[in-house]
Amino acid sequence: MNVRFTNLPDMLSIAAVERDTGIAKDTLRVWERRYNFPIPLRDKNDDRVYPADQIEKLRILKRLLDSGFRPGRIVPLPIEALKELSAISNQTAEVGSHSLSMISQEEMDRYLDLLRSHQTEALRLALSTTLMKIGLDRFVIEVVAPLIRNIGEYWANGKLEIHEEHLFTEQIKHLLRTAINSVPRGHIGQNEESARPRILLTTFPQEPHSLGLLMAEALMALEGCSCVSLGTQTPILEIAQAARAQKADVIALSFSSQMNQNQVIDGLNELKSKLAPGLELWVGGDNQALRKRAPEGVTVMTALQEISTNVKVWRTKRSDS
Amino acid sequence: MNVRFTNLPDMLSIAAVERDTGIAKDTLRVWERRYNFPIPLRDKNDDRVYPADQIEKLRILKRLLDSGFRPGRIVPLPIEALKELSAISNQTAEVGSHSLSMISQEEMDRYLDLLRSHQTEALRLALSTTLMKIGLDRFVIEVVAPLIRNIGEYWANGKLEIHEEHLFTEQIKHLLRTAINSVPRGHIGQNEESARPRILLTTFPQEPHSLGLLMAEALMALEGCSCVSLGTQTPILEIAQAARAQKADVIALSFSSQMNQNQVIDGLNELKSKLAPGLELWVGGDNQALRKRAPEGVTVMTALQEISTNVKVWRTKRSDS
DNA sequence: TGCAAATTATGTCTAGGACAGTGTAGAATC
DNA sequence: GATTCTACACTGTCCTAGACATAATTTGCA
Repeated sequence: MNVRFTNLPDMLSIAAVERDTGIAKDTLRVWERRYNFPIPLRDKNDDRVYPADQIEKLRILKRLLDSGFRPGRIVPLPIEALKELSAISNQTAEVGSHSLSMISQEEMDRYLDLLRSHQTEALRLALSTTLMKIGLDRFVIEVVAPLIRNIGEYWANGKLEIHEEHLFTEQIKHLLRTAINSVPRGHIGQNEESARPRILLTTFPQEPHSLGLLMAEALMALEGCSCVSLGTQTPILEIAQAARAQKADVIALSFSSQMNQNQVIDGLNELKSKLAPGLELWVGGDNQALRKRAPEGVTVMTALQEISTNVKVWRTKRSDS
Repeated sequence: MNVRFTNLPDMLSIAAVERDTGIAKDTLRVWERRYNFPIPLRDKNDDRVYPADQIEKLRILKRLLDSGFRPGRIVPLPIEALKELSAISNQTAEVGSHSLSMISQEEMDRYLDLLRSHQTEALRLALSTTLMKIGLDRFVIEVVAPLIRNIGEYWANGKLEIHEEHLFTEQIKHLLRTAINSVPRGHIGQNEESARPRILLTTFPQEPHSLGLLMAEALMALEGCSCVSLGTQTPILEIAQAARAQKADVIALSFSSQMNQNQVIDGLNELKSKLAPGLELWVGGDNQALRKRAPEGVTVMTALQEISTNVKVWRTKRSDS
């Protein structure tokens, strides 16, 4: 019950650093022991107090760890080297997905300029126009996904503030929700069967990001699936129960890169063990754990395009049996 | 990097208990030392493993603590006594707000029956009809707020599952968002000034609940305010920056009862110290910290009705000077 | 009865140790 | 040269046990 608010500008307690960076208190202490970073100051109670520059470095470190680096290699590096690494690793990620037609750099910059100058209405209009022009599926895959991927890098380079990212995400979410809503529901005027698979969407308790879920829902709705979203952060036991109650054919989960990789794997194993056989588990998102060591019996989708394929595969399987 | 998933049904590690109950690991250990509860089993590594019945008791305890009880008094009680307490404390809370016209018990049960029988579409239709009949402001104050308050109690009595609560919340959020969207924006066709105050809505990083925010936004939009929502979980420093960038007159924050009360107070102090004078801070929600020891310079609203009043007060102040 | 002072209750920090799993690099084999 | 095996290093999270600031409650006094 200490007042952990330190009064000095941009000096944070260990609890505040955990909340702002997502690095656990235990981890912060053990890094200090092992890598000599961070080295916080101490307040009058001998409690750790982290200055702004160390917090900045911690934030960049977290981003790099999320994208697959290991602490021992990067924690000792100076902050400039980390920023460079951040830029490089993002570029290479870019190349891999450049095979298909994608939003151009100029278009991307146009949106980001509107965002930076806080022309919220204009931004929404611009995005909405593009959506109408190219359709919901291409909008999700070719515009939203790359934009979101790049926003992190813009932030790391100081070109964008976190609150601007929040605002942007809100606009996109709003657009997607409206769009999803206007997709005609498969089962109206048709038989129940044609709206299968029935898909339950949600995230694990530590995953607050709903955008990935919305993107998936949009593409699934377009495929004529019957989607039920529980929103984010559903306890694992409840996901299993909900699937039963909703008579779902598929559970779809989204994992951002920020979520703890062990928790992803442990959670998936736990959930899988509680599901009836035949109930499929589809997972997607940036999280590295999905690429490295996803449990068996879980369908991993590394790109949004695979959603459409997997829905078709499911239907084929179903009609065969 | 242990596999903390225990394989035994309904046996959880300390990390899993923290995630599912919201009680910190440190607190769980110190309760064990001081109150002899919980007394987890140990696995082969001598790590704590919590059985299902203790987890259930912990969940009920958390609910009671959130509503103002103190650990020393209730942690040693048997689980039946806690359930009783839970029911009693909810009833008394009920009475206080019964002064104004409110949703009837029958109506409430009708919605909850639809929810329990998973007639999602029918539920949405019923809620939507009520919204249209009584208007957005009364819908928020007289229907949504009491429903949400009661849902917790239904869950505690085993009448409702958490996943049903999730589904319900999603429906309500959807309705509110649609409704807010159809409220004409104040500043279109009028001068900028008439759409003041310009209100920035968000929550602290540990607060994932967006429903309170949406209810507030609905009422504010109806008052003709110009609302900008950053969604949930914005870092405190970013809230201050966003307020500057958006030229906000007011920052509105929502705090659910589940959020740690110390973090509420510390966070408000921290935020307040970073704001320009003249920028108002409005806070609302169930959280007990707001009732007990809210910092000065922060406008606390204990009921949704006060939003309308406070907007009017703000406008009077503004036109006087 | 009202208020100030003393006491108790409570959460969160401290330190340093341990260990299970994962990743990696060099040796051995195909 | 490529692939599998093995041993070692890396890393996060758990452990115990003690301390202390602040909130809440009780006691003492006018």
